[in-house]
Amino acid sequence: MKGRRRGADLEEALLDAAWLELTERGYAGLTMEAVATRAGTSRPVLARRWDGKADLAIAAIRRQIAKHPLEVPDRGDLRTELLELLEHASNRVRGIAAVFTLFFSEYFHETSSTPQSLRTALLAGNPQPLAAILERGVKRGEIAPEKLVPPVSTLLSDLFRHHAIMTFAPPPPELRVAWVDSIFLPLVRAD
Amino acid sequence: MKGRRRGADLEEALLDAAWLELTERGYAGLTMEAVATRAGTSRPVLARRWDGKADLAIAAIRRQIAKHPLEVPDRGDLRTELLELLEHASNRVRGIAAVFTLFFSEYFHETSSTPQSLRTALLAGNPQPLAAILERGVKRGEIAPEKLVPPVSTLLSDLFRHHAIMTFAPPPPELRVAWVDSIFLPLVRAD
DNA sequence: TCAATAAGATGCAAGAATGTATCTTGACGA
DNA sequence: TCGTCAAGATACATTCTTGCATCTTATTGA
Repeated sequence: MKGRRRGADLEEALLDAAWLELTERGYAGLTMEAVATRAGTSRPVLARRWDGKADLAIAAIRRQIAKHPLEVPDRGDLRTELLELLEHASNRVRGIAAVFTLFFSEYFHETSSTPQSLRTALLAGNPQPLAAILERGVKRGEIAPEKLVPPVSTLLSDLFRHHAIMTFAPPPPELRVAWVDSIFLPLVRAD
Repeated sequence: MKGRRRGADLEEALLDAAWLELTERGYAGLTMEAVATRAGTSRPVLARRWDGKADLAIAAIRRQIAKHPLEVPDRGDLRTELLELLEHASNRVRGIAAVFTLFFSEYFHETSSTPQSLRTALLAGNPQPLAAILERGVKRGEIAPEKLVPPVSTLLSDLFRHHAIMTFAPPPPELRVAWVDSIFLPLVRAD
């Protein structure tokens, strides 16, 4: 027997269990009961820490973000880095879809916030991989800064997110290449 | 008194009530009880027609699509037509957001389909306004057909949908113009 | 070693929503 | 006009989840 877990140990185990439930069942199918069972404990333990489903789910998402930061080192080439970012992000699609099951739950009808604002809140304080890559691209002279206007600068992540939302599946490599070569780079390339 | 409704009359009233509930409460907050009350009737009347929440919600969405088709006539100019389409679509954002509350409900964990496939199924048989506009653009020589590859041809509707999903609000006119002038047209323009 | 604290088990009542059965009443068609 | 069928009202059992209270037990730190 591994004994009884306490404090941070237990909390992490609970959040991981919640994350798994969230990805497998979605927010609508998430129950305190199932999380407790999965973590090998019981509901009162959860109730002592979080206020309800929403609170628990948000905490679980926060932990995932902190646990698996998405970073792309300097590769010396904008295109390479963009494709690498998209490839890494593709492994997260199931998680992204799960997060949106929260975004589109009754939670928003109660708080009257938007997925956008919750996303911003969740990502606050975390590194912004795409922004870092674009910045390097500008420094290298690969990107014309004046072409990097708001709807363009978020274009790739928006397209990726949209694809994840609509298909629940990672974008195939050809599609990722098309986003970069046929859409994004032609729009920002310094020429 | 307006008397007792029957058949198609009643069915339409029920579907309209369901649509209103869906837009106001979201799919998670949709109850047969509330729909029945709103339509001035009782649950058994609903139960005789639809199998459950999902069935009812899909029928209600179908009716809305059929009731308010989105069409843009030939204006002789690609840019004008695109902006007109985006403007009209902007009035539908609340409805689109409501539809996604269904897309991200437990419904998909049960049917294991995707928002994409349900969207396709819902739109089947209905006019595709963007496709029609692009076709005219090609005919007029405003668009280079070889540039209209898959991720580009759906770019505008994807961006619009993504914005609707993330903000629950219509895109401001400047943003719509930026999508068209700074992103889409430069990518497809025949030059 | 021992007391304090929190983990973990269990039970119960409450609330929400659904499915279904039954019954009355109104509307339409032969 | 009258019979049929569906609309509409009502009630009941069921299911699912939660919140709360209680009790036991393991772990930690003084």
